[in-house]
Amino acid sequence: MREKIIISLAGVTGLEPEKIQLEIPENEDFGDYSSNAALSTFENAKLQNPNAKWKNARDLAEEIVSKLEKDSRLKDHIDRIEVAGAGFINFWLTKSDLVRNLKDVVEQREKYGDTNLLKSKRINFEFGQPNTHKLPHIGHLFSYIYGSAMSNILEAAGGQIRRVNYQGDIGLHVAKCLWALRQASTKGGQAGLAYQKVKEGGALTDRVILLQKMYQEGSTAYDSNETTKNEINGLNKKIYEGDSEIVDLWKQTREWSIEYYKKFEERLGIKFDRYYFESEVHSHGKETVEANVDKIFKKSEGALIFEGSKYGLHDRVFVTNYGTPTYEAKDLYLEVLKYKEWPYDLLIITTAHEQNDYFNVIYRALEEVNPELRGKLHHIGFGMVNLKTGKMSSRTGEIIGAVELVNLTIDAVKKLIKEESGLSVEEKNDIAEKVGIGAIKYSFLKNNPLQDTKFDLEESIAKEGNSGPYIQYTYARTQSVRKKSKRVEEFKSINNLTKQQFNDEETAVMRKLVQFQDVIAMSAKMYSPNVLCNYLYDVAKKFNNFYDKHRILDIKSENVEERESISKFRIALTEAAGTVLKNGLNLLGIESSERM
RNA sequence: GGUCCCGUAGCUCAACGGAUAGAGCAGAGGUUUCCUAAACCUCAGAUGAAGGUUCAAUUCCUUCCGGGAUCACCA
Repeated sequence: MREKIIISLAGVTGLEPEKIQLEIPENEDFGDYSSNAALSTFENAKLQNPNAKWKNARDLAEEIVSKLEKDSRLKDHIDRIEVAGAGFINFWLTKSDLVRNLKDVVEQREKYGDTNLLKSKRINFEFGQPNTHKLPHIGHLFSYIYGSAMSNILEAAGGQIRRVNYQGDIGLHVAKCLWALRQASTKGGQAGLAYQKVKEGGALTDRVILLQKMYQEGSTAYDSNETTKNEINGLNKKIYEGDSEIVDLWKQTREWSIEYYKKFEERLGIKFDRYYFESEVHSHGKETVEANVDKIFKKSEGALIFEGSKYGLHDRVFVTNYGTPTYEAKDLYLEVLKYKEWPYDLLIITTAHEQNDYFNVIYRALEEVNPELRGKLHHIGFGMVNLKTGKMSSRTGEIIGAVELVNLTIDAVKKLIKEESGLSVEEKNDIAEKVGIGAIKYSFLKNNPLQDTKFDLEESIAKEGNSGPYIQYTYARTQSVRKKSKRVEEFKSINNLTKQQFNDEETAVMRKLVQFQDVIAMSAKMYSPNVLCNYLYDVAKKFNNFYDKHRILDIKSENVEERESISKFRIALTEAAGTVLKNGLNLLGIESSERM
């Protein structure tokens, strides 16, 4: 429909269709679609038609409208067109179009909302990026949640997406951890005993927590004196070289971390097409840098650097004077490897915004080395998530980790489930898991991803109004109606409903549902799932308002025929609203539950 | 200090350069013989400051004030 209006407007105004702005007004009193074409072209039009009878943008808008009203292509779809405000042109869809859309929703089911905006553009999307030998923190959780939701949205908008994770399984942080672990195991002591214990067959969680502790000890030791620093740097080099002295311990501990992360991802419902590791790209990365010394890279104080300062950026070290490649050198090959395996039109890497400048430099260096990647590299630096009440973790003594946050939230949700709900323990746990994880995902996604956000643990995210649980709850309501209605299959035969008068609440829901495709497109364009969140919240709110005021089943009316037809329509409306909510939640990576 | 980002109601956040700046939480009040009250409805409350560009500025530009990120061998 959007396209039809744009084409028609383009025809009337003589503008390029691409230049026509057609938006969904925030205020629903301004129609289903609104265009500022008259306002934006007024100055220009005045110059070209000095003798025109209109004197202001409003007059011009009136003239445009009178022409649009003659366009037969719009007749079936547009109920009325009005000029408002300074000269906006507002369009209202016909009732029959709204009902037709309802039918589309019910028929297309999980496909409803998909568009071909991106025209099969191949997008490689990297997110997650947890490091081995450490525990995931909230930033990783955000990356997982944002990255997977964003890839889903880009996919729904027609893109071909390759979801990619990249893990730091080699580097100084690993050396720090293994150095401390080896110290502990040779010198005995508590950590040594703990190591022996988990090595033999400890729980996965205990193993990775031990690694986290060892990493922290190693870090402290590294900063405390020069001798230790040199020792750890030496160990780091040995790990890179695959020295037999350390390689077994590295492999074993690495596996622990990787297994742990796989389980965590599974729990979050997040899947990847390919896992990359720093250990598989570092040597090629280093070679690439060395092969381009004096051309693109430069020797400086024993290190190999890229002079970003030549391009208004800053200089960065790619290979250290120890001869070990840095993250920079690894990235230099990683993005090429990704391209070799799956040529992409667009590469997206999302990380916390503290790495914005880093990526400016690295992309520049990449483009210098690989001209074929020019214009294809995109970085999304998301905001930092801060806990409102900087709560400490009980297990590691650090700021609370990703896994603990998930567990705490799920526990909070369990307390919300009513005793009298008649659910079994398994059902309760299942619902708490879905709702708890959904609550975190939604609270991360509902804000602009580029801005820092505060996550309030104490006030509990699960209870908030504009929240994942609210949307899930609304969906559960629709499914409850569906189960109680014996006429689910009749949804598909809603042909002769156009004669009915719709009340305000029904109309509001229908008008909202029509916008789903546009919202997905907007969300994709802006790389911002919050557009979709706000929309779903709106749909849920409109539906709840309708649900509260009107009965869907068992309508009280003397007239049997009328009763049937109203009920039939409302069941369809409920079904359509449920479908849109479910599809939307799916895109956000949130599971919907039929009961809560 | 250089570069980049942010400043909207008591708190947490919306607003593709557009119309009367929207929500949620917290606060005050109301709604259940009826499909899930984790719901619905009502009230009160805000653009850091000053200029400029524009038919139109929370949004773009300049300056100031306040906060954050980053700036060589970590990732």
